[in-house]
Amino acid sequence: MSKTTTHPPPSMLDIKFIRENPNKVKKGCKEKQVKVDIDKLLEVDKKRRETLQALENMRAQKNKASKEIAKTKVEKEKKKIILQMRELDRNSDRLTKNLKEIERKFNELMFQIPNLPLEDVPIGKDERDNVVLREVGEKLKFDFKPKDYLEIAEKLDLIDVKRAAKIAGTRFGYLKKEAVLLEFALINLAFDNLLKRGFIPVIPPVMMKAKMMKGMGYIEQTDREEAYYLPKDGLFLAGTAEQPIGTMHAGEIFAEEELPRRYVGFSTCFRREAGAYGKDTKGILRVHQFDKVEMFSFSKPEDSRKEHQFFLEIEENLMKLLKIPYRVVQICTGDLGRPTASKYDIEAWLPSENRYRETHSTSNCTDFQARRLNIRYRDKSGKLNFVHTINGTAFAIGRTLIAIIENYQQKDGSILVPEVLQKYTGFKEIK
RNA sequence: GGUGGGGUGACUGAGCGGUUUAAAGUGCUUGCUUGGAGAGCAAGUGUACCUGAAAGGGUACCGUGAGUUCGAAUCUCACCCCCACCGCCA
Repeated sequence: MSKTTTHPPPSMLDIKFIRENPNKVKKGCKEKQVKVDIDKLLEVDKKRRETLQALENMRAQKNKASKEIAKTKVEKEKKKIILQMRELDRNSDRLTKNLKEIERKFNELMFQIPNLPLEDVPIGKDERDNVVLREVGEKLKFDFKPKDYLEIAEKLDLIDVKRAAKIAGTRFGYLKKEAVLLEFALINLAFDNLLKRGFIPVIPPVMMKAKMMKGMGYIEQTDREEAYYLPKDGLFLAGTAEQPIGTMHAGEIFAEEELPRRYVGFSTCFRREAGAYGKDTKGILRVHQFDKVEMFSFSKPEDSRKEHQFFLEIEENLMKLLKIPYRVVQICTGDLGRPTASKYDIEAWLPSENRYRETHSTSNCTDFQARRLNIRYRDKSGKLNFVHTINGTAFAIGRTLIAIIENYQQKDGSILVPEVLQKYTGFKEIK
């Protein structure tokens, strides 16, 4: 019986791959609008290997001599060898210092390399080049002018941003009354749906160490300003459950049979929205704090594309259950974040704005996060490989509430509850 | 906030300056045995990097970093992390 071992695809983030395919890597970086000096990296890599070689030869000599010294009984002989070793030492000290510096440079350059886009990702500069894959669901025809969610919600006392501003400042909100119950209903719907599919439920910590945050690829460059930081404790507030769930297995090794390992997590999310001054300042569309049900999966490299599609399918399914019209957008190369190799957004239809707004997002980060966090699995032949990580929104509560309120509003200012949520809320309309 | 204890391989755990190539046990793999299973017996069993067509060879790795030394898991210093107990607390 011959074992069929499927080999994982080569990682584009591996120095060996970069060495052998510099042009592919350069192309990927360019498409992603990230400037990295690959030639410099290869040059440093060459130097690094040469120095390493020289140093290792020297150390081999030293180790040999060390054994001689231990064995030699005659004092005189010992002294002689020790003296020779001292000489050798001076050279090795110098080499060690060189190597340290070279490796520092090497790591620095390696760290700058973003995850490269998968081959089917549309090439583009920024969000204007994202590709709409499909529009799903029928946009309701209102026989009145649809109001925006905030107007409706404030009238029904479901959302209070004015008092929130008094308490916490701008970009906060109180959810009240039926809105709260709707949140719980959404959480229940998401968990019921995902538990049936074998996801493991989890409520993670929302604070995390800098090291972990870095491992997820989230506190470099512009992203650094995005997270809340508690200097007294050296902790970051999570911007999404993706962070504390993805880091949960840092340094661990999965057995092949354990993959894919799928989690569904609920957490409050904290975002400084530092780069969004003046953008979406009204209401609760863009706030510093919101709740979210998030999916996360650790998969085998060869399965991550499939897993990513699976996540997208789930997200679409949830939107279909709520009967909210949406469209699926494939994010282009230039609009992908550093850790991301491929990403889709789902945008819900908002009648009052007469346009789609993002409610979901799902990303395949391939082995980018796994490498930084050292998350691996042992395959059937006993070899260790990095896993791939995939994340996706089940429900970002605030934005989903907005979509529900807008799409289910009635002429008299009341809101119908989506049928699928009624068994959780116990009421069918809000007025 | 206070006081202790500790970080060694997949895991438990010994070692505290030179046959450590990290003991022993557990687990795992293979073989023998068996009608089958178990037990028993035997052998094997880390990771990363460099080099090589391959077989192989080499180096590093005992929380992290620096230092002492011809030689460090073992000694010194700094840092990080974990645990237990006390106090406070939903």
